[in-house]
Amino acid sequence: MSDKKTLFLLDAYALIYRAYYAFIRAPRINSKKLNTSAIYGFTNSLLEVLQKENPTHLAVAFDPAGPTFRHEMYEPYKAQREATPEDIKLAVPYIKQLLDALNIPVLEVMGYEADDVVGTVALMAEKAGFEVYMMTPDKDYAQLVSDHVKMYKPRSKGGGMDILGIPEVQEKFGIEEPDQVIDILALQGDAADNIPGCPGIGEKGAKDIISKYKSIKGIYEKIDEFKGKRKENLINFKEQIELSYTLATISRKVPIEFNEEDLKVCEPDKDKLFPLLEELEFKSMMPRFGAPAPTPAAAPAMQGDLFGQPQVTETPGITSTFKTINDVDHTYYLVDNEQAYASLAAELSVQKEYCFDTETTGLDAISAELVGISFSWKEHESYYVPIPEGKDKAQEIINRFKLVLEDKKILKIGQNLKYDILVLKKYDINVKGQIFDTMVAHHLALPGLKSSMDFMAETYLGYSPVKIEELIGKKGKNQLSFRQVEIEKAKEYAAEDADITLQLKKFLEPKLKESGLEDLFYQTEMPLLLVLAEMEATGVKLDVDELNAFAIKLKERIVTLEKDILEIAGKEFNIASPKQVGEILFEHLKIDAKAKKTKSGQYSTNEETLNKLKGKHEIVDKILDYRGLKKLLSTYVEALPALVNPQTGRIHTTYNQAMVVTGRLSSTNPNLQNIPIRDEDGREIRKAFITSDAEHVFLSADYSQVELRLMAHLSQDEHLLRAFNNGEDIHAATAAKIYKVPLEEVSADMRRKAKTANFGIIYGISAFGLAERLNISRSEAKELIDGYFENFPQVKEYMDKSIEIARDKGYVQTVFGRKRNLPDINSRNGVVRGMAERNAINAPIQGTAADIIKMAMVTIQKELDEQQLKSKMILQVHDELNFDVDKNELDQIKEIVKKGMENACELSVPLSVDMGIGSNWHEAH
DNA sequence: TAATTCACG
DNA sequence: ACGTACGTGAATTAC
Repeated sequence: MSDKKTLFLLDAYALIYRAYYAFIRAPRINSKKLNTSAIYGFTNSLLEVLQKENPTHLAVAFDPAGPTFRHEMYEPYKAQREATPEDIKLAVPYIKQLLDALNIPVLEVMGYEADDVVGTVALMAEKAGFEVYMMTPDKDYAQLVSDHVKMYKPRSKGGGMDILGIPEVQEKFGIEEPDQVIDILALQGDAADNIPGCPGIGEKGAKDIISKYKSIKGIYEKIDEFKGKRKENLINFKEQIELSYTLATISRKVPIEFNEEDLKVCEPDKDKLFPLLEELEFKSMMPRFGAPAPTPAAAPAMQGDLFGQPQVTETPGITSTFKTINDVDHTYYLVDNEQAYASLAAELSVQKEYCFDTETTGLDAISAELVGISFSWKEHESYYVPIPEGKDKAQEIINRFKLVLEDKKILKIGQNLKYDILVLKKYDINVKGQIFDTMVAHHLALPGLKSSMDFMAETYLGYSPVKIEELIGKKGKNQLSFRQVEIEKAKEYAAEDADITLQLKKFLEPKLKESGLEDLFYQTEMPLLLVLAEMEATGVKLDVDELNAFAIKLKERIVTLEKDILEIAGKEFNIASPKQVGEILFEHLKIDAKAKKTKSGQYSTNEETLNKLKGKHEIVDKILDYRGLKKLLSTYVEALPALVNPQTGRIHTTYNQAMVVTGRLSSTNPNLQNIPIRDEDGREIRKAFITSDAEHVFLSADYSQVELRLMAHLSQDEHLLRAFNNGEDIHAATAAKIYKVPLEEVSADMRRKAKTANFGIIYGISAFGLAERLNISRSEAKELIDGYFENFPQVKEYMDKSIEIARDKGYVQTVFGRKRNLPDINSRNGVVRGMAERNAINAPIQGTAADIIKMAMVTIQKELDEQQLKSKMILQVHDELNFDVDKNELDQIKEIVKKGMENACELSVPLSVDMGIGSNWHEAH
């Protein structure tokens, strides 16, 4: 390549969008509140190319503002595309300035898109003897590929680039000539560009057809070989397909001059460049142009950010300038003989703390088998102990480490330790002593960011660990078990994980301290982790027979409804498809002229919309019923029995402690926090959640109105405080205030409206939202809200204060210090800002409630353990705890639970807990 | 894979 | 003019 002329042509907007969205979860914002995600990401990719590919020539093509020749021939072209985000619009001038400073030419031709310009220039360059690379993630460019013109395409996920020459394009699209890509696009269409294509033909269909018939022309020569709907569509939409062909064709006749000299890569203009990088606060980028490094001691990602939260320095798929295992001196030992076991165990036993990580055969801790375990207590030094297959042999080896794992004096560090603890539990190892989970620590200290180890390693350590996919392959086809991984590779991977996790602990520990989160972490979250492990291991028993019987009843009703609906409609259609339901309702039956549409232009057919249509047509009720029953059947009645663990006969959910931004837990596999209760049919499912045997009862305990009580506490609103302290019916009391009537005269409707308003208050009320929910006019809703604030003025003050705090600090906090970052609080976009403002109101409330129940759980479990009770805590549903109670212990447990929950903390209002018992969850409620 | 819908607190 | 109450997870359809 060195003696050849190589030209790189970059599709600016495609790369800018990509960069912008790559950072969307943790945008880069400089101290002037400019979102620099797009600028940073784009510049990084550009530098990467310059460095790695060392091109002799390079240019960047931009789409000009205003219409192009495609709009002239087809008005809807790109019409429904969402407006360019404001942040990108602001970024573009900076990018152009940067390019100017780098002496890189910008290509922009009125009336033509960037791809046309690239196509034209590529063709001319090829003739002039260049090797041309078109850098873009847009697959449409594949049509331009030729002998010396290739695509340089960032991979969709993960790092790296794909270079697509003729053979790759032939393979990827199943065609012989690159220009057949246009034929494929003409059939397939492109939703993003509003290119219609042919109805009923998607990516797969288009590829199949073109690989067989070669071109659009070829199709119509043999049109009789097609059958049915497809033939019909091909004929009916012939014109549309031909138009699509024209739209999808990249023009190579753009009026532009090709001047080789102008495109030559040359030295940047440092006088322009450095001040610009300074302004953008891209300090880490300056050394790449020969400027002195900023502060080498600082973690690479921690500079110049609005809220002291880290940002991603590098973006998956755009660059990969992280250090890896090959760049760092390390010593990873394989521990696989008696002497080595003994000396490792001995060394561990004298440590104050160490990090460990288990490797297993799967992701489900309850059924996975141990394959290995790694330990580290010193940076870059780590030990891997393979565990042999077979229960007895495995037990024999892991037993050598039982003592150190159960040693109360040693702090155990790990990433997602709940998993490791659950796995070890099956080998009769009960991890004891203080623990430090890096995932949970990160979620507390730097909330709102991904807490995966890979993300943290890259962000805080500038280091990219070996990916598990590299060892066992991507999930799906032929994924290996970790046991099948070659031992040397397994060692490198596992030992590295323990090593990295230890380093992350050292990074996170001071962060917790600085944020004043140590108490919450050590006194609540870490003990809770052990409680959750216990709950998950215990599981909950499911009455599968009960569910199967229910399934039969549901299916009968569904079949009947289905028959009725199709008959009423007088046409076959899939009732489960919102799209088809919309078409039947609004086009076929025309039951409402002004149908609502969703973002993507479909008819909206959600419950809210349908409910409003109820009186208009008998089919609506039936569709709603059908939907409800189908949902019940597929999401719960049929799904739950499949998740019963064959070894334990129980359901073991996984609680995620580092997922929810407000501090709540979430539950997956299955989600046991959304089991139906509101409707009669759905409630039936709770009957299948039963006690372990007839000697146990189901105890359910839930906080009454915690969030409203917290609003009372946080706002110190005198009326709210008084109502709770007097044990009043809070919704009725609210109604009495708002409607200015005595408590006795509050009607059911007034109470209902007040109740909805109370919920609204917690969520950061809006007149629109309240109006929607109460089905009243917006002005009426506004009066209601005004009335509320008039009567509870301190609530209004609290709400304003919360927003003020968020604006000031960039985050809000719970009573116990848990933070939520709100980077959008100063957004110029009112919708986005409004959302952040409501978050500012809601997060302290929801988050404090989460903190409280977590503290209660820790206390209750401690009591259960200390008194050696047999009853078990089995479920948490945000404000509710459920127990499988030994009948002999019932009184004791009730006392422990009630006290544990009500005395979890001291507030200006009492916490109140309702309890119920029964033989299943339904009865206990 | 995204969009839609709907289950819970 | 636009798009709206807070926080989740799962199943499904259709691209």
